[in-house]
Amino acid sequence: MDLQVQHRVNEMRASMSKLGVNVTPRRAKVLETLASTDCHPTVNEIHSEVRRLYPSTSLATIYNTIELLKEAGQVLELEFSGSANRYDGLRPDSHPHLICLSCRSVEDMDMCEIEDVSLDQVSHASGYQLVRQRTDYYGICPVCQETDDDSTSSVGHK
Amino acid sequence: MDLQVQHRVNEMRASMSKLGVNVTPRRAKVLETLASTDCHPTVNEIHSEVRRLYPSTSLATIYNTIELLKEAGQVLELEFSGSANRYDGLRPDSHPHLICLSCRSVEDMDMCEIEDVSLDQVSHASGYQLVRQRTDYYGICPVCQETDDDSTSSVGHK
DNA sequence: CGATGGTATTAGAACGGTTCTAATTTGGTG
DNA sequence: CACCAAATTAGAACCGTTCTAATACCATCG
Repeated sequence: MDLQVQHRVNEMRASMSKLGVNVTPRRAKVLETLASTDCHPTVNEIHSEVRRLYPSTSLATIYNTIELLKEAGQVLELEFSGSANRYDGLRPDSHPHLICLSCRSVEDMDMCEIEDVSLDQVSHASGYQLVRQRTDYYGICPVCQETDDDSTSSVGHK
Repeated sequence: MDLQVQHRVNEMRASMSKLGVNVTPRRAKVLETLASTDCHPTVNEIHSEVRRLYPSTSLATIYNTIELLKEAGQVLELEFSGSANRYDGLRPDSHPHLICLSCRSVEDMDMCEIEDVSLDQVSHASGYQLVRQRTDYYGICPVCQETDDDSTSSVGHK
């Protein structure tokens, strides 16, 4: 396992232990899966991955583990109403994403030249006690632009 | 009906007609409901409202009308994975919201002193062809802060 | 005035992701 | 080896949304 991944898994483990939660082998595999990808996997995708090692694992275990990770503040949940939620175990803090309307991919948006409005600013201006934010940008990713570059011409006509 | 509301309803009507869609009485009532509130109603809430006038109206009609409004670009859909989606018919363009984790209310965030990162900026920096964005701030609204002001003391202890 | 056809509407089934439940397994401890 | 608590499982339940097939509505035309 990659050292970076290993390190991140250890962080997650530590947080869970601090919560008094056992990190069983199945749970550990969930952590590892989350720490090994920046593709924001769904519960089903994590399930498939864990099953390669522990074929009898049920979906409930994945949901359960993710719930614990959320309590430990070690995973960011990206909810989607029309499709399955996605999870970011690499960066559990709020950060903006780019979402492709064509291939449904979800990507971190890390552009140093663009900085987000701070939570504190908005808290102060609105009177809310804010704990997190979510920003998504929806559009067509570079790959899909090449693939279906004719799609634009048909938009707007029935 | 309020003049503001009337005006907004007419805009919606016009957009739908342009799409070749009939604005039937039930549909009109959906538009009016959306134009009459800034509370971002759910489909169920709209349904209840329309039923006061047309008691036999089915849920499908509300979903159907909202679908048409979306096609016409006249309503903003705020998707929520854990609960019902909400709709903003007053301002169909992308704009940030404040969401209370306690009472689940959804409020427009209009603070002139805070300005959003522009879509163009992000499009350019990311290579995506962006069409909309969504920004939500999650926290406790001023009303709930007063109501359950003891909640903070219990957070973090099991 | 009655038939025709297209759109709107309805009730309820189907669907998909998530949560819940009850039973079973596991693993550590006395 | 018995016991207990936590972990896990399979599948049911849930809920918002979408789909489907049947029906109602309404303008138009013969």
